[in-house]
Amino acid sequence: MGFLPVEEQMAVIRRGVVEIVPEAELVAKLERSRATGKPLRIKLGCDPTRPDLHLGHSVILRKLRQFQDLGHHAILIIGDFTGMIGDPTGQNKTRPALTIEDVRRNGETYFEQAARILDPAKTEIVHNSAWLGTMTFIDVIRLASKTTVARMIERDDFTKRFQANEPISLHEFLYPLAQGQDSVHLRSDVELGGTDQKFNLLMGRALQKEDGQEPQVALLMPLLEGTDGVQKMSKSYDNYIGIDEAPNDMYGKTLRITDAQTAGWFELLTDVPTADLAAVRARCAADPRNAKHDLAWTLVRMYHGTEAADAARAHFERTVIQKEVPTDLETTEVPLPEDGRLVALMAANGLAPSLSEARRLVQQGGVTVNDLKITDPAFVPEVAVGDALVIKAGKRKFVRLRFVG
RNA sequence: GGGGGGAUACCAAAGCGGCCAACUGGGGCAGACUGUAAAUCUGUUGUCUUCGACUUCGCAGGUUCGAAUCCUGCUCCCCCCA
Repeated sequence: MGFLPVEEQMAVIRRGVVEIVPEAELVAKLERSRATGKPLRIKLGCDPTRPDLHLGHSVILRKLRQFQDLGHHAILIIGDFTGMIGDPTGQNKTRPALTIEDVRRNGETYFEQAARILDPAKTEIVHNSAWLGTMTFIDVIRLASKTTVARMIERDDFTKRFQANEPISLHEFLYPLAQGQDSVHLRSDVELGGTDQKFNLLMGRALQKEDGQEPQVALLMPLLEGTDGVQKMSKSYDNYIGIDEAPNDMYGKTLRITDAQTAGWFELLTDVPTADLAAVRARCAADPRNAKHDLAWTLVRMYHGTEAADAARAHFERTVIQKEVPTDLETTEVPLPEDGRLVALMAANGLAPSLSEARRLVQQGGVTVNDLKITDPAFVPEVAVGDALVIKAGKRKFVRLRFVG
């Protein structure tokens, strides 16, 4: 089980990477690993407070997978302990304190989803509560003595908050230390992280040196921009595409990204061969429309298969471009309602959160019933048992109701 | 320990006795347009039995014909000084 030549490994590793600190150390580690036949230990920590993975997470998980494919050893840390501290994100929202069970369960969900990207059989899963949870107060004080306040507030996020007179809780200083301690404990060779993690990863290096270990290399991946093209992909900005997302949604949401994002998404999110990336980039510039459709198709194919990808493309053509009711619409059987108003049917069948909202939709011309536009909010469709009704609300919400006795 | 400031709808932020379901911006939704679920423009954005009614402005009381706006207590948050 020989390793590829170092330069070939580096070509894979470099794809999409923002920074490798320091790159020379990584090359040296790879060379030694190849010479001794010993795989490198690649560490990735994850935050189990939000278990739903989206394409933003996939960037870094894919990178870990690439290391696996090169024959290295992947360690996925479920941050069940650090999750209870909460990484200072600058958002600084008080996070709900999760119970151990919550965190455990989230961790499992996380891994189930991550397994769609990683090679689960070759992934070592660890929980950092195993070693962080057993530290005593004196251990923590010793750990804290290894860095300084000045060093801490160098961290970009802390600097900003400090200057803006925003609160910084003392425990937030412990987060980078805890994460660094993970590296010490696992004796990691490489840690993967987003660019926002740079400080934390470097802290790992510092603590490893303190411990007399060879420090890990920090490999930083870009933060993927969300579908709004502005902010990083995040559930809280609602600009994300989930890994579990249904094919049609995944396809449609992908088309919503800006043209400028397309090429980057190919590089970071898809399995398009690295050698082809230059051609892909050229195509994204020359023919953004079709390039983006291909991107959407590719992503759906990766997560749902070729058939689903074809179907999603067809669905998009029909419903969005030609504004037709989808042919694969499922029929929901409902009893003949007492309140037969259109707005009531909409609210009862998930087309609108409330009657008022349904009314607004109707008044704004966003609703059709059996392809007929309805603008009267008091409209009552005449239906009898056995009749079917297709209600369309907005561009992409449809429902077909069949009335039963 | 002392002093000051604040809590308003999804978020931010006005309002400071009636004209407030509550300015404005962001976000969301809809319509037009478009290669697109982008951009742009327009409308809309508490609930309901919608030309009207009802419940909202940290929580609980009180003053008043009438309060998000005044008073009292409580809870939480932030800043400054020590």
